Amino acid sequence: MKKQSAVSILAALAQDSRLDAFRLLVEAGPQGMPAGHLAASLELTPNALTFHLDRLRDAGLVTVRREGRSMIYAAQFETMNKLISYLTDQCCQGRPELCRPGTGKVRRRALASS
Amino acid sequence: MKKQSAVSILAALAQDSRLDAFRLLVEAGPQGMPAGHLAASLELTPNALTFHLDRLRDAGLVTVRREGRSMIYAAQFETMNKLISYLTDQCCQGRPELCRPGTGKVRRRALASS
DNA sequence: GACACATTTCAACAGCACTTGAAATGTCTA
DNA sequence: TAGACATTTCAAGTGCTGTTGAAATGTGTC
Repeated sequence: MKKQSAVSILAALAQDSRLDAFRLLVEAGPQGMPAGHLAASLELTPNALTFHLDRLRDAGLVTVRREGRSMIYAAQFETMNKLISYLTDQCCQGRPELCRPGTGKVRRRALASS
Repeated sequence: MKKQSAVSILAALAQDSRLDAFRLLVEAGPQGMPAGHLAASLELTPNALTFHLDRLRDAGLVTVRREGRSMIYAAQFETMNKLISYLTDQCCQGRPELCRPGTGKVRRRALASS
């Protein structure tokens, strides 16, 4: 993953409503969720929701498909995975002993906090 | 980790210079790196660098200590670990089969460069 | 076709983010 | 103490971000 992509994805997630929206879409799974349902859950006006979903889509975090009158949004898990891998590499780069996330078991012994 | 913390950390990382700065600090390890060296590497004016480091510090991603005339910044690995854990939980919530970097285990590719 | 429904597009606005330059602060050395 | 060095603080300007309201687009139903 290119640095610029990572920045875009981070920026897309760095907002309350969007992080919530993504979480809801993760819960919804691959089948996704209509925009209307998202708007209701997030208490956003439809145009505001569209605004945020556009950012998530530009970052590659969600996909859309039409189903009747509804637009169905779904999380793009792959993108999140790539971001996590990128961040993990960033954090561990050359020093795996300092940074061991992802499994839930984090080794902290070697950390020297000032 | 609270959602609001995650948003703050994501926002702190969602910027070119800051992502670069953090990566350099990760490379530098726990001993850290003087601001001046960072400014030179990133080709930032000192005040611009301070601006960005303040944001990283507010997010808990770096710590500072004085050493003579220099301010030594160091990455706070713990914070990055927590963020990664949070994102992993988000992404896999209730559906571990959907969110797994690589196919089986964690895939470790060559380190990405900017 | 006419109408309701679901969502997007457009326009305007307040506020925050990033950049730049100048001045101030804190520390070391002579 | 004077002066240089390292960094921070302050102030001003530009552009982007998120919000809101109104209008437009696309789709199903009668």
